[in-house]
Amino acid sequence: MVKEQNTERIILEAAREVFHLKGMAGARMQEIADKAGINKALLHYYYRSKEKLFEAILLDTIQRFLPTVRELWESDYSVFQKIENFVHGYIDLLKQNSYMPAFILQELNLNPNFLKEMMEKQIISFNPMKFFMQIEDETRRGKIIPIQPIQLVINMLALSIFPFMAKPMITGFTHMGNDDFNRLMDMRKTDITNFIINSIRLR
Amino acid sequence: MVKEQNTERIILEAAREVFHLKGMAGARMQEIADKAGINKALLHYYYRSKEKLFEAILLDTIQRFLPTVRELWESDYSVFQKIENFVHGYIDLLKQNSYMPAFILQELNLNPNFLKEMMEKQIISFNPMKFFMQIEDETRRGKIIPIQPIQLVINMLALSIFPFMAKPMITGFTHMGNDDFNRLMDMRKTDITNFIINSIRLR
DNA sequence: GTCTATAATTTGATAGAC
DNA sequence: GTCTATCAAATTATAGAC
Repeated sequence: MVKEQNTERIILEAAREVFHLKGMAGARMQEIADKAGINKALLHYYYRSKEKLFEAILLDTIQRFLPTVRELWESDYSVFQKIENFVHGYIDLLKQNSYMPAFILQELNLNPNFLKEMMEKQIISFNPMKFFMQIEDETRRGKIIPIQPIQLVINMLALSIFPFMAKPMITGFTHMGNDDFNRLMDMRKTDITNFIINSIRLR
Repeated sequence: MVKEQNTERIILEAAREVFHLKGMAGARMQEIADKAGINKALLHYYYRSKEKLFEAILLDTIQRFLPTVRELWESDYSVFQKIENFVHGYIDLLKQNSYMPAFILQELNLNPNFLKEMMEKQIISFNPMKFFMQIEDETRRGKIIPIQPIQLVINMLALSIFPFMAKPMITGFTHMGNDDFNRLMDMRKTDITNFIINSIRLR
C-alpha cells in the first residue's frame, strides 16, 4: 500500500514532465516509464491507457492554475492589490515549470470540449462576477479608467504567462541563459504590476 | 509544370493547416493527403519525408511573423506610432490563423537549436538596436517612463499574441462564439494600443 | 506489484504500374 | 506526376510468470 502510493506518485511526476514538454501526441509511454524507473507494463497497471494517464495530468495541471485566479475572483483585496498578487502568483508558479501554459492551451485547442465538460461536472468553475463588479465600481468612483473587465483579465494573464511560453524565442534571440531569464522574470513581477496599474489608474 | 506548382501549393496549404493545429508529432501524413485531395505517396514525391515537409511549414510560418517586427526595428515612425502599427499588424495577422503562435513556440520548445541555426544561416535576423535606442531617447527626453526595451517588446508581443493562444480558454469560459471573439480582438487593437501607451507615457 | 515477452495497431516510407 | 499495394519501424497494449 505504501509502495503503491509511492509508485503512483513517481509515475505521475514522470508523466507530467514528459507530457508537459512533448504533449499528448509527442509523449511516449516508454519515455515516461524510463523516467519513472519502471517498465511500460506497470504504467498500464496503474493507468489503463495513455489516454487515461494523460487526462489525469491535464486535469491536475489545470487545477494548479486555479487558486491564483480564484483568489482574484473571490478575495476582498483592493483591485491594485489583487493585480499585484495575481502577477506574483503566476510568475512564481511558472518559474518552476514554464511548460504548463503551452501544454494546457495546446491540448485545449485539440479538445475544445474538455473545458466545457469539466465545467458541467463542476470540477472547474468560473465565477468572476465579484471582481468584475469591483472593476466597474472603481471606474464609477473615478479611480480607474473605463475598461472591459474581460480585457483587463486577458491583459493580466498575457503579461504574466506569455513570456514563459515564449522563453525559447526570448532566450534564443537575446542569447540569454537560464539564470538571466529567471532574473528578467523576477523583475517583471514589479514591472508588470506597475505597467498594468499605470495604464488603468486615473490621475 | 503548371500542374506541379499547383499541386505543391495545395500540399503546402493542407500541410500548414494540419501542422498548425496538431503540431509535428500529432500531424498525420494521411490527414494532410486527404485534405489536399491526393494520396500519401504523392506527398513523399514532393517532400521526401514528413520531417522535410514540416520544416518547410515551420520556416514559412516564422517568416510570416517577421515583417511586422522588422518594421518595428527598422522604420522611422515615432514610438507611439510603432506601437499602434505593431499591435494592429499582429492582431490582423492572427485573426486569419490563430494557431500560428502556439505552433511556433511549441516547436521551438522542442528544438531550441532551430532558431540559432536559422540565425547563423542568416535566414532569420534580429536587429532591435535602432528601436531600443529610440526608447532610450524618448526616456531621456522625458516623454516616456524608464523601461527596459526588452520588457516593452515582450509586453507588446504578449498583449497582441496571447489572446489567440488562449482562444479556447477565453471562449470556453465566457461562452463566446467565434464572431464574439473576433469582435473582442478587433476592439483590442485600439484598447491595447492605448493600454500600452498609457502605461509608458509621462504626464 | 512488477517484470519479460509478445501481440496488435498505427503510420511513415517505398516499389512499381500507368 | 499520380496512383495502388505493400513494407518496415515504432508504439500502445496485453498475457502470463514470479
